[in-house]
Amino acid sequence: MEDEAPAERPLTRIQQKNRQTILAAALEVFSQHGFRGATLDQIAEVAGLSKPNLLYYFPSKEAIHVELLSTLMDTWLDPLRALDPEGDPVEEILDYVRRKLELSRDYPRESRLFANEILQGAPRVSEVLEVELKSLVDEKAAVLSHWARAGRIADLPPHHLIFSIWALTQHYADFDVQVRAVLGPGHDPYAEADGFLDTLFRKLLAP
Amino acid sequence: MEDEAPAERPLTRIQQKNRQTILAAALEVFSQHGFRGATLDQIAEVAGLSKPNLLYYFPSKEAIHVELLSTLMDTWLDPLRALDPEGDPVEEILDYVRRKLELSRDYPRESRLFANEILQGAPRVSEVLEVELKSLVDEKAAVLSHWARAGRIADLPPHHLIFSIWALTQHYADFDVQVRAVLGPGHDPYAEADGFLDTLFRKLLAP
DNA sequence: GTCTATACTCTGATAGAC
DNA sequence: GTCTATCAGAGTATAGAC
Repeated sequence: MEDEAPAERPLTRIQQKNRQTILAAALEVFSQHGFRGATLDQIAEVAGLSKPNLLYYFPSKEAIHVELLSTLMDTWLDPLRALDPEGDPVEEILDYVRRKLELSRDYPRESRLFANEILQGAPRVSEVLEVELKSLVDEKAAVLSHWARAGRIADLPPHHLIFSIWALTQHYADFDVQVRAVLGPGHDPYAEADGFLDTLFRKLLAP
Repeated sequence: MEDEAPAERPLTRIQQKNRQTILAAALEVFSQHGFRGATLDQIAEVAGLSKPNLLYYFPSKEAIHVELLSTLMDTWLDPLRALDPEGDPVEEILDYVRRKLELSRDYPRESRLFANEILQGAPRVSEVLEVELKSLVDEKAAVLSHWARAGRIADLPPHHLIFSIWALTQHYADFDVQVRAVLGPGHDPYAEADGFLDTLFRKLLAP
């Protein structure tokens, strides 16, 4: 009775490769259409596999989505975890902004996958938001408050300061088509954003 | 041959009311699930009408979505249109921020509908973005540049300044569940955001 | 491990009674 | 104007040959 779950056999190389192929294709499709809007047909076509073959590697459409989301959440929170209470306040925050912007630039589909999930009311990650994310943010907000009380950064509501970092960086990934449509050709949105956000947060954080 | 399109009969009161009921229900559903994720069944249930009855008032699912989007786009751009080149620079921009935040607070579903459309690559509004929105933003960006050259606001890339207003205000509507999950109970996100964004943009715009 | 064939459900849209 | 019934196609998932 102790070994109810079957022992997890290590995956062969070809299995690992196919799983990765499927996840990459699913990320592409889910991030554009959301969970319900995406179809296994689309994912199969992007992956270059047959539909039943997808379901040989994953038990269901939802399982693929859950797998994507859970690996995503970790990557997503890493930059905030790295915010060092012992570091220089302004530089620590600016580093965080930079890392977040790099995530938007290098993993825009992950950003949109997450945005889709939140827009839909976070049916699959509300637990993570309310527990893991909340406690992490509360912890780092306390650090920000401490820095503010010490007069090392401006006195701002720490949670909203963090929201502003999320909003400003993720905007460039989630609203990419709008940003590019408005800027017109010949622009590098992320390069420009990098300088702009550096200026913005330096001015904002100055005590 | 000149009157190919049938003369548009004015709608009866009951027709207008039902159309509005359907659009309200569709807004609810589309804004949460996106176009492909939404179903006529869901919309019909929310509207309290039968599915064929929906299609008596609108020729197709897409027609409902297009109707919602086009009325939305006008409302959405109004606050930026109202930015007055003759007014006081900082107060004009802060008024714009306030009006945008009020839109997020009072019309969060419209904000999410738009966000969904952009996330999906703006298949139905890319024309509007590239023409109407771009020319409006270019026009107002010129105003911001003029103010900056006159030393009345800080010298910042005007397009990205406008992006930052969009990102910071829409975040509270589009990521509402995340904001509330992180803040926990007993908070009024929009009231707090109002004060925070006022502070943020006053510091940012100071020359 | 991968494919073809298929079961079964859901979805958008139409026909036709009332 | 509104409903029941229904169609055709798409959707997820499974069975079973190879």
